[in-house]
Amino acid sequence: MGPKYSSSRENYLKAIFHLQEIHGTVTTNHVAGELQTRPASVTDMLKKLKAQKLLLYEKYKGFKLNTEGRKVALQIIRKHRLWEFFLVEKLHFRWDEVHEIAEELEHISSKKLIDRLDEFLGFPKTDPHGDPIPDSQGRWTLTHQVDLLNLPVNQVAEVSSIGDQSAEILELLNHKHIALGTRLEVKKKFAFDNSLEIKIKNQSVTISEHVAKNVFVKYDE
Amino acid sequence: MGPKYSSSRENYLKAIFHLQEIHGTVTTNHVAGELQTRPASVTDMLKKLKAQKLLLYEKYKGFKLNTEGRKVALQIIRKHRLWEFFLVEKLHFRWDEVHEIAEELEHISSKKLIDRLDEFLGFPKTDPHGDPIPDSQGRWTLTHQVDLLNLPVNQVAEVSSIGDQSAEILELLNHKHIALGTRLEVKKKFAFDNSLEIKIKNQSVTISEHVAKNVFVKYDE
DNA sequence: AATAAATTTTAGACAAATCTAAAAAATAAA
DNA sequence: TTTATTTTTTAGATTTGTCTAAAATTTATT
Repeated sequence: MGPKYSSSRENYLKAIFHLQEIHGTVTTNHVAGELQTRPASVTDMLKKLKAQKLLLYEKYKGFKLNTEGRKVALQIIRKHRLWEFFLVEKLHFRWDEVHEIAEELEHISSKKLIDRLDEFLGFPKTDPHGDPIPDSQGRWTLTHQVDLLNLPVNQVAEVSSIGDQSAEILELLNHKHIALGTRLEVKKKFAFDNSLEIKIKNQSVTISEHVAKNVFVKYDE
Repeated sequence: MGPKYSSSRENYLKAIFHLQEIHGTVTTNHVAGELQTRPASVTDMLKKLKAQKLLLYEKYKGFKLNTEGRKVALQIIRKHRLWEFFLVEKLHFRWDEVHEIAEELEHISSKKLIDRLDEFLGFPKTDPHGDPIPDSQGRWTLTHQVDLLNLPVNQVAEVSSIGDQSAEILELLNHKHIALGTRLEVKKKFAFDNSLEIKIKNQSVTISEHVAKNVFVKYDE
């Protein structure tokens, strides 16, 4: 087993990981904002994380996780997202109410527990918000989730959710054999009215801009 | 939502609850032994729990939980046992490896989570060790788990587990229509060879001491 | 009942994580 | 390029939970 880190340390690692994904390098104020704490507290923790060899940090110069820090952060993210999946799939929570609970569950330390949970859930690739779940080695498949208008031409993708849940759109999609999980591909985009020609099970179908905006798909890359 | 207590406070409440179930009143040394800590630390915590109105405590005089303290303790025990049940039933852990993990999980605060988990598990009455699980109001059915030799005469009970898992005993039990969940009642005990006459589905069956020792039953009271 | 032994509590210290207020450094503006 | 502003760090304090060593109290023993 690797060493254990306090919940607080884990929260810092996770926050720094997310911020460096977006901005490349991270600042004290960013972290303070993210964690609802004071810059001075962040500095205190940075020193501890550096002493533990999880962080590359020189004072006044910004900082980022090193390989080990990234590894630890990814395991916490894995736990967070697996628990979110569990809460939605098995305990029927809504996707918008699981974050807070997962913030607590992600600090449970047993690696065996999380690997068993992963198996129990069928090794899901993304959490209920569509974010990728790292595997037990910290790898993930980078999944893009976009609406049909933004799907690159000739990129095979899978329908992941429908924006508008009205009976009308569902009837239309049903008629065109588009459902959750359907694999499809955009073959042509018409600039005139933003309509699309898509290929589903070797058949060509035309979709209006209005419909395309409401069909979300995901694809790996 | 009731106020939240730290993991440490919750551990003290749980330990005191268990000790007062056994001994009626609780001492500083007992708690220190149970929690692997020092008597001085226990005294420190007793003052805090008293200040929070969870504990009846006069120094040098022993102590016990008040109504509120018992209520909180029972909710922690509920969480611990439900998580143990989950780990064994759903994640296929062995019953002897779940305690440590449940010690962490029991401190997750969401009441909604635990009530959903309870429902997901089918409102189990006992954990994998046979201990009763309090319901969301903190009530439990006091369930006794004993082997057949120790089941009081005329007490209806249900077969809960089999000690020896050999093919031989299973064949014998199968022949006599005794399986997990079977409801039965001891009608007579023979002192000569400790054999028993039991009633199953209105039929009389005789069981040797050797078999009776390996059949565990539970009953409410 | 007086003394010895065990238990419990107090006093004072420490580590982790946080805070406020002030100082130091970096960045932006004049 | 000085000066002003913002950001970051330090210094010192606070809270929670723990500890050791010594003092207070209770219980057991002679």
